[in-house]
Amino acid sequence: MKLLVLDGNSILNRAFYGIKLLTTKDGQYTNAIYGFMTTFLRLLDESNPDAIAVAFDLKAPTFRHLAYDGYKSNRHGMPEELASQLQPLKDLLTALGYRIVTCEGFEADDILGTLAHQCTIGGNECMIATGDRDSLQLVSPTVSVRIAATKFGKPEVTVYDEAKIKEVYGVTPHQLIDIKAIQGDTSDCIPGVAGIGQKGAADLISRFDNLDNIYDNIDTIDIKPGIRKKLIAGKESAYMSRMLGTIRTDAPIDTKIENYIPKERNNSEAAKIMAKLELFKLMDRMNITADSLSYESESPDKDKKEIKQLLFRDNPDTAELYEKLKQKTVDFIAETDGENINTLDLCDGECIYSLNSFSEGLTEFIQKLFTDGSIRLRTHHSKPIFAILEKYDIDCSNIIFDTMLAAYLLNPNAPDYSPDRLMSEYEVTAWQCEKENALAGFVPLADTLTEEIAKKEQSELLNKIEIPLAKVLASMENAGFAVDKKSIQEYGKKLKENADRLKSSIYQRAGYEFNINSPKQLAAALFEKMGLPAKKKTKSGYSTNADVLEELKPYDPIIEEILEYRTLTKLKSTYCDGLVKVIGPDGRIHSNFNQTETRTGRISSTEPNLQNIPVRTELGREFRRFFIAKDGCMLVDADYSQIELRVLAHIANDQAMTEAFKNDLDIHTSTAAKVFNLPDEFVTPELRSRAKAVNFGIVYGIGAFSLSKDIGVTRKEADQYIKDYLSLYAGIDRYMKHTVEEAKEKGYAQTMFGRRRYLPELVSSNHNIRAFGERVARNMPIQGTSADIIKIAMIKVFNRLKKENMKSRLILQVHDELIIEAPENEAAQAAAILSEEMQNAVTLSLPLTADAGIGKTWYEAKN
DNA sequence: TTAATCACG
DNA sequence: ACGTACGTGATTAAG
Repeated sequence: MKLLVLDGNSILNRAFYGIKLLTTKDGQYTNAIYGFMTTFLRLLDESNPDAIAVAFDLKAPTFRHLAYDGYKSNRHGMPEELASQLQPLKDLLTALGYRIVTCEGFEADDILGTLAHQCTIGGNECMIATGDRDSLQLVSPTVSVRIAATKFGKPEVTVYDEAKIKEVYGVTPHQLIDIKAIQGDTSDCIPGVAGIGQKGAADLISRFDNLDNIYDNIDTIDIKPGIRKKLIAGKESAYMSRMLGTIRTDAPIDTKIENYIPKERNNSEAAKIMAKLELFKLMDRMNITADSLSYESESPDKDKKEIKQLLFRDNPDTAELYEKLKQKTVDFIAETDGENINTLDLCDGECIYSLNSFSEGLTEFIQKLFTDGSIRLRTHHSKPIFAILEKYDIDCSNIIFDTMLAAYLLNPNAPDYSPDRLMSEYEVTAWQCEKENALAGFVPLADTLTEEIAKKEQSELLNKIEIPLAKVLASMENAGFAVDKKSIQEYGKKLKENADRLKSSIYQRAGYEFNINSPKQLAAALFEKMGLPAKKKTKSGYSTNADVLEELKPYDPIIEEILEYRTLTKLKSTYCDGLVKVIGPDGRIHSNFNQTETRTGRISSTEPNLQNIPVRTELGREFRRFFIAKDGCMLVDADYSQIELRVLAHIANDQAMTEAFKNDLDIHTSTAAKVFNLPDEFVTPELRSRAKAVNFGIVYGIGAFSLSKDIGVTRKEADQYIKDYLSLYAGIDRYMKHTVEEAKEKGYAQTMFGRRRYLPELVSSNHNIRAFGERVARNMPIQGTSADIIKIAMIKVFNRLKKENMKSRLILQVHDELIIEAPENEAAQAAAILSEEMQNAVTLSLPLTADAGIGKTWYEAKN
């Protein structure tokens, strides 16, 4: 007999994350069930079992998910969207005649192990199907493991027998346990041996066979002293880990294989459940009919997208190819190294053409391909292509679609935008091709995303903003920002000297030496040794952040020194050392501008981050003196004044605030005057600063508690400020309510230009998560619209400089600020263009202002 | 790898 | 009753 055992939780989990969220009309999520069933059908088809068991964990799913900090880091805990699919799936499986197995105190893994063990004893064959690799240790001559994944939107199954494991891991199934005992596994809370990871563990086991052999001969085997030390220290943990990592085979469950032979399926019950889940496609496939049930059927033509046959031509004649591609939509994937295009695969919808660096006439071909306006090019991640083409002096303007940017617009919450993941999210099936090639998958993906973008009315956003912006960002990355390396290093030296002085003084006051950079050791010194009052706690102890220390200042002069020490070391390590490390051979810093990172539509900057260069304190601001224009050039800098509040006034259609901006008033003073009912000239700096905090708070979605903390008044007072504010700015009050309602209704918040952010948080049953969603719903349209506007400005500035044949180059964006490096004789003109294009990027019900400054350094150029 | 801290808009 | 402002990235310590 052949028994198939499924790890229900694991496969369901894989399916959930492999397929985009689907819901029925009633809001029941179904994507994981759908994915599970397609995988299941695939397994039945492929393995043809006599008996079937579906194992599930018994422990209650946790709901610690979707938290603000958990969105990107997913894993662990079961999201509500998944948990709600568990019971319907079990009901469905039961109705279909399959047996669900659970066991108190044992995980699904152990059930797999137990049944596999019993099969072996009873002379039966066992096939295990699961999504994770832990079960591979169970493989034996009679037990095989099928790893199920969802790829290309379709289930994919890889069979592991002993030979396959040897091939992939180089060890026996049983040795996998010992590797894990050393390596550990954080997701399963298995500690392993501290300091030895995957590589080290695999190496040890492949050389010394097993854990016992290593420890029995620990003094004599040939290993590095460091590794030996770690092994000895972690011996107990290793053995405990082995125990934890060994799948049990003694779960008290029904082990009689015959009892798992499927019962006859209850057709009407299955039909009822599946119809309720709106899984009509599956019902078709399984020949389940729902005669007596009424439902609206899905449009049938949507299911069967045509799978085309593509031809393949390696290294075709480039001149002929160019002629063939004219007037066509051409998809391409280029492999680049940052300097050159090494391979270039193209597809015209009929045939894939593959070129490489040895193809004759490649340079001419590239030149023509990327400048021919009759050709519509589509690719994934166009920025690096634009960057290389610019280096070749090719002004490319016929890339009309980018799957990465499209997918980002469709959902900026996605964990990544790899073509593979996108194909699975959008359930795209690759076309057939004579030779395997990534384009076979890319082409239908691009078609699907084009449709989706059109459906969501984001074509304009993609065509007019994101794709042209990719070219601007590529150019900015190419240009880089010149810096004065020597001065940075000198400044670093001074910072170090001062920090060292402070360090000795801090040690003296504390009475002993410790690592001031360690929050833990610092807390010990301040709160335990010195007995200062601890205020706030973090997960792992007392907080020592700047807010806390600020309050402790009166107790001891050491506090001030610590704060200063922190400032100095931060400047030194992050900015002096950090920046010097990334200065290119050309003496310039080429930051990376990421266009698909933020959930609001902003761009981000990395390696290094040039968007957080100090400015708020004088000491830090000095740093901007090292960001310079190259010889013969000047820097031109302009930033929007209060763009977020202006955008808010516009989209909220708030009369009072619009009026204030139209009159070019100082918005914080004006707000203070209104809230405190004073004439403008009676507004003290203190009152202005409070009003400023309220203005900021409004943009962020505000709470009285946080506001009171921020400006140091009581909660009650803060609450009153907010009330007064909202009654003065009635439009904003309306907006705050309306925008949340709309987001709840639609499921997403959006900007003026149709950029979306989906907010599943809004329907969470957890109050805090919901409240977070509501704040985001209020903030995202403001921050996002501002981001859209400066993106438009960047494109306009870029094109204008080109049109006027100027040598000036856009080199940096810092959210509301743009910087141009301009030859001295162009500086004034560049400044005029910059501020003009920024101000006229869009037309709102009030003016946007952006004043430009000119200087030799960033410090001097910034107003 | 994660948590804490702090730099920016 | 509960927790407490939006969006990022880099560095350091420590598990």
